[in-house]
This record gives sequence, C-alpha cells and structure tokens, in this order.
Amino acid sequence: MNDVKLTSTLAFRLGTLGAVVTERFSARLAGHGLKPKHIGLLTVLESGTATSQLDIAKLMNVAPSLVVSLADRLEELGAIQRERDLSDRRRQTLTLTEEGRELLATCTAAAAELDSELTDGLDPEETEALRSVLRTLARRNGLPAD
Amino acid sequence: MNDVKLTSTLAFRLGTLGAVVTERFSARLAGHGLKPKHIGLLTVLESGTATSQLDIAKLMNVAPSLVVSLADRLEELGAIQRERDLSDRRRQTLTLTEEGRELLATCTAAAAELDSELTDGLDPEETEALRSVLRTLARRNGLPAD
DNA sequence: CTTAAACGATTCAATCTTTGAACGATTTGG
DNA sequence: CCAAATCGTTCAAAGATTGAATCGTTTAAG
Repeated sequence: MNDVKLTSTLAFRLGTLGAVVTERFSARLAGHGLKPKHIGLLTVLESGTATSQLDIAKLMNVAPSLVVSLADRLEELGAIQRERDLSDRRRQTLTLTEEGRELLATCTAAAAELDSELTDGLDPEETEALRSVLRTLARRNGLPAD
Repeated sequence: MNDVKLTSTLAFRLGTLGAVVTERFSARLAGHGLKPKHIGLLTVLESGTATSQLDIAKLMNVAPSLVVSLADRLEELGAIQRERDLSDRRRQTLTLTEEGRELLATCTAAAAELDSELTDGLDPEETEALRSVLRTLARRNGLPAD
C-alpha cells in the first residue's frame, strides 16, 4: 500500500507554490495596472521569439483574442508599438518601445526582489540548485529558459 | 544597469511551471469530474488540520461560499460526509469517507506519476535537492509541508 | 486574371471560476 | 433575555479567458 502524501508530491508543491508566487508578483504589478500576462507578452517581445500577434498567442498558449486586449493595454501605456506588417498587411507587428523596456526592467526588478524574499535564509548552494533544476524543468517543458 | 532576464527569475519560473503542472494535474483529474481545489479540500481533511467549512476556507485561502460548492460535489460523490456539529449546530463538520480516502489515494498516485515524468532523466541528487528545497519553501509560506 | 479558400486581427457574446453581499439559523456575552 | 457575532448557504456580480462571427488581406488554382 502506497502511503505517499499528495502534499509531498512535486506536482502539488509546484502548483501551490506557483500560485502563491504568482499572486505575490501580481500584487506588485497592480500599481502599474498590469497583470502577469502583460509582462509575459513584453517578455516574448524582448526575446524576439515572435512579433505577430498570432505567433505570440501560440507561444503564450493563449487565445489570439486575449493577445488583442493585452496589446491594447500595453499600447495604451506606450510600452509597445503596433504596426501593420508591410509585406503582409493582415499582420500586426508588435515591438517594444524604450518605455516598454523600462517597464519590463522595473517588473523584472520586482521579481528579483521577490526572489530574495523567497530564498532569504536558504543556503546559497540550495538556492543555486533550485535555480538550476527549475531552469532544466522549464527547458524540458517548452518554457522560456534563456 | 541590471540585465537579468525576467525568465531567469525564480518567481517567474515557479509561476509558469506551477501553471503548467497544475494544468497537467487538472487534466488527469478531469475523468473524475474533479478540479484541483476538490483535491485540496480532501487533503485538508486527511491532514486533520480543519474540519469546519469556515476553517477549511481560511486554510485554503478561498471564500467560504466556494467551500460550499466544493463540498457539495464531494458529498455527491460520496467522498466526504457532512454532519452538523452537535456542540455548535451552526457548524458543518466534514469527514473523509473510505471512498474519499481511496479517491485521494488515486489522485495522489496520479500526481506521483506526474512527478516521474517531470523528473525523468534528472540526476537523482538533483531531484532530491528539488524536493528538499520545495519542502522548505512550502513550509516558510504557510503551505502544507508534512 | 479571377475567384475561392485560407489567414490574421478584431469584436463580442458566452463560459468558467471565484468572490461578496444578503439571509436564516444558531450561539454568545452582557 | 436580547443584541451582536458566527457559520453556512444562496445568488448575483466580477474577472479572466475562450470561441464564433466578421472584416480586410493574401494565396493558390483554374
């Protein structure tokens, strides 16, 4: 008979911790009137992995119509620029503006600060091990992993 | 100037990985007509940390009214039993039935299977390090941590 | 060329999840 | 004994995301 607890399972812990951390990150973004997905979009643009809205939607695993509203908001803030692709006028090409870069940098700093809080008191080796394994897992699951 | 990428941040990785893993776990639960929160409730009951609906709601960081519907469904499945607390008839006391225990065991097995997939190919030491650090983080953040 | 099919973006209604406010029953403290 | 607090429940509303329909544009087949 298997007596492993659900709570000791990686799946459960990653899920709950992920939710908690996202919630906290979200709270820090609230001041800018942004949600994590907005930052996800900025990140895609910075990585240069996709520029058209449809490609971005696929990369983010999200409906194309959602990208529209995320982009609406970001454009409103001046964080991105929307331009018709001249070689295919159906496409909207999104590009980061300088303001967008700064916004992303600010939010990245907020995330880094969260990291400090999370790892405060952990052995530096532990922290590094965590970083390393998460990078591996991200890579294996098709998530951005530098 | 700080050039750390958001994607290399623990906060971001925990968030995205958590979402992916929860999604996958959710898919395996779908067959039972359950969602992760249902399992979360069963887990609380198994841990014995709380039995009244309000206490459960607090522990789960969720509105009391949500616990009502989660419990409705679980009762319908025969996984839990709802009884008025005789010493305070306002309270509903929820208890796991034998069927509930079995259901939880099945779902725990599904989570464990997910764990295998996630860690397949990782160094055993890496896996153990991950488990250990996540347990620590869970504990520090008020999450169930055995 | 012309035209039908495919495509990308957009809008909008519908869905799903969760919350908050209102209510009824019960308990508690003054 | 009564007013205030508590617990569970219902239900309407909020927030996030999707899917279907539409418009302009491109592509490919005849």
